[in-house]
Amino acid sequence: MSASDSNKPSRRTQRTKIEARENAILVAAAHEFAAEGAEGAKMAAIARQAGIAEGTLYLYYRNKHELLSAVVGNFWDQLTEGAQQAVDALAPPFDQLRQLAHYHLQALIDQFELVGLTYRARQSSGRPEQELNQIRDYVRVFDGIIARAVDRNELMIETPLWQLRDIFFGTLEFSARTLKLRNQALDETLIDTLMHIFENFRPRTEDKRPSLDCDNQEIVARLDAIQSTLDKALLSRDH
Amino acid sequence: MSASDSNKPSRRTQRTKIEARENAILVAAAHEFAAEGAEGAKMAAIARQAGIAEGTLYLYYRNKHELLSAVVGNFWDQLTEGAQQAVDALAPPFDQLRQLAHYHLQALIDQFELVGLTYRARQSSGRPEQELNQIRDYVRVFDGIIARAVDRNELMIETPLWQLRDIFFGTLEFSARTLKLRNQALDETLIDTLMHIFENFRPRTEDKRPSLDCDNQEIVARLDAIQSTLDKALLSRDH
DNA sequence: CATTTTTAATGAGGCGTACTCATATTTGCC
DNA sequence: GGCAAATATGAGTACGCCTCATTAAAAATG
Repeated sequence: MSASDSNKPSRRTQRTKIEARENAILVAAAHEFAAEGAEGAKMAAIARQAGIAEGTLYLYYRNKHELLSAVVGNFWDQLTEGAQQAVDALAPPFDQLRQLAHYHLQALIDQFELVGLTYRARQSSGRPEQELNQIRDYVRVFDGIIARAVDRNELMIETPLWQLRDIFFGTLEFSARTLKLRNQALDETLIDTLMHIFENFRPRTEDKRPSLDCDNQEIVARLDAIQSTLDKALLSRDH
Repeated sequence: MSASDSNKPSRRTQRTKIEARENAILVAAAHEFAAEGAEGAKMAAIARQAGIAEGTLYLYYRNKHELLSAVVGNFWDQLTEGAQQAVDALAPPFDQLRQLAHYHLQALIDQFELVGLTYRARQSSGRPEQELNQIRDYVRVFDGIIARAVDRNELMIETPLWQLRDIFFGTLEFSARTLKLRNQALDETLIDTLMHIFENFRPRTEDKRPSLDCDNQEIVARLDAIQSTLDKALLSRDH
């Protein structure tokens, strides 16, 4: 409101205006791409939705493919942010892993179209197979959890990290496709199954068989009792 | 060579000629698509490679997308055939599973481009999400192995089939991408890890898992009975 | 074998869309 | 206000998918 502020709408105002414009393009493009697919999306339609001329698009992005990459990159950036919030920093690693799995699966289901676009954004173009950095960052959330689990000796380090990644993300992405195809919502049993898998990468603390110990302990107790009874019987008979 | 045969090159000869033509198109298209990608591939180039005019393509396939679908479908058909040969019909289910995993991973690595094209072939077009039947057939090889394992009580049926599928194929496909990205060859330790996962879906033969709780209770009851019998025997002997 | 009918093949042109560029508009600065 | 630099515009271009009138080949017929 001060004179110096309103006097010169120069730098700051212009900058934000341009950023707003760029964001409008990104939003419009995301809508169009998600609705029409990578090939069905038309640059003219995106320009119209963003309220600019078609030629203006090319001042912000060199071509359609680069625009798609920006949309997809932006999507993964937001995913990363959401994931960091969804994971309780104080919880033990395996709880975090479950939280991440849940968040990831839900996100895949909710925004399935954008995930599909990711594959389009990745390939061809200039150089072959330039990975999207934003995906790297996202995977780092997973890596961090695993690293913490290893630090705490809650995970065997025999299995390479990349295998754990591919099990985790591969299973979740394929499952999301399955669920989407059947119009089903997030399935908790899938998360359970996945966590069950990762549980088995844990070192056995005392080489125990999980969960049923209570019942087995009962049996062992009875057998011990029988053993001692027999011992007694044998002893008394010898005398 | 007989008169009736050479006399009329009509039906049979014509049919094979047409099939040969169709196959030439498919081969040319597969090359072009694999080399240039779904969008980079040009119908004109495919026609030239197949030795026909561009317009002739459209007598065999309605449009570019349908041609791509044919190429991809053909690819999965061949995969199915190879898988059936790679799996020893007489081996126990878990060995078969390992064989299939090995074959699948190798195929993904070898023909990575065609796998990527599968995603393009699947979507958009006329109806949304029309699955490729050839993929269904391929997955059936896996399903068959699992069914046999369940029959033999070598696999718990608690985990739904679709989850097992997504673990298997999701992990392998993501891993193939990773290996390809790093220019690495097939990694046996990955197969080991994957099989290790599936081993854990086996019921423990000795010292077993849930579902036997009722049995355990029965056993405890029997043991209790024995205990009391012994007690009685001991008592009566003491007198 | 000649002729008609049917079927298959061709490639020039239509059409739609990503992208360019000469021109117009806005902004920054004195 | 006026000048220069940056930014926006949309008509035009290039290019690729696809159609269709025309041509060639094959089959059927006598």
